[in-house]
Amino acid sequence: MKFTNIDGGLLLTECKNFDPFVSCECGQCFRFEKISDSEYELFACGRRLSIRSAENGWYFSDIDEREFRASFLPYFDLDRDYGEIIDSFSGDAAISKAAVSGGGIRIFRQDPWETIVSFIISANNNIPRIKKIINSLCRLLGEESNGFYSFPTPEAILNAGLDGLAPIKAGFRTKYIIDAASRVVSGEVDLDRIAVCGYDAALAELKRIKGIGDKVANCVLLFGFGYYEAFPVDVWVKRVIGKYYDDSFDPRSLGKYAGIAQQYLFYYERSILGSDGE
DNA sequence: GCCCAGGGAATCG
DNA sequence: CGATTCCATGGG
Repeated sequence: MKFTNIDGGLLLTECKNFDPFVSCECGQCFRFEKISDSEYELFACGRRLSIRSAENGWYFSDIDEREFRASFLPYFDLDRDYGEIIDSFSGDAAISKAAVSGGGIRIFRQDPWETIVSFIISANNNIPRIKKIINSLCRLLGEESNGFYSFPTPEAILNAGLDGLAPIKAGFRTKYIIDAASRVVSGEVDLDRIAVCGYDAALAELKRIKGIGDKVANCVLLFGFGYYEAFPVDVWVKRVIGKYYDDSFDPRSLGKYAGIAQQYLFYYERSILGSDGE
């Protein structure tokens, strides 16, 4: 991993198993925009980040190495050796095959509260519309600073109420978002504790929120809390499991990085059948 | 009009 | 327990 400051931005080279574009498109995060085949915008770590593909790496504009190391290096999980993790799955034909196309995926370390609300919205929904709802939520209740809208706090959402949230058109999910906000504000659900209490307890804690079942909880644990053993099973993963495994399949057999394997499988299965608006 | 979308709650038997 | 059914909304 090598950093070069250029033109007020930062060039990252010699970084294996990292493709921010694929990482955005693999369904783990929703606040990004594809500008062109060579440029994406990502809204994370409290700011807008422009990412361009470069000769031998990636160029991030308007950021220096110090800020990148403090925010996006942990966000992109760049200190972890994903090559080693992929190797550890060499005995599994399906995951190894999926990791060929998805080998650039990194699990983004997203904000826990934002992840909770985002994946409540994801229920029985499609990715373009999930993005649209989250965007309007941020524009409605987030705070603006030079073009970036922060993700609304639980308090702001609670304060808006059912009627206040109507413009985002989240449908039946709106009441679940409010339930989540109210439990977080009251302290009944403690995000700091979820972060440290271990996978099983964290799963049970999250599922107390209405609108959070097994699948959504596992997404939140994987993308928002760094529980890499979390293995969300949605329609796509169910499909790919049906193809490559038998009924005795148990994600726990995949070990502590099962969630990363799940992302490879999800991205692989979904990129085969195309799907949403590209 | 019908079906589906990174599901989950409520309500059955 | 497992299996229906309903939930809002938009796109294909």
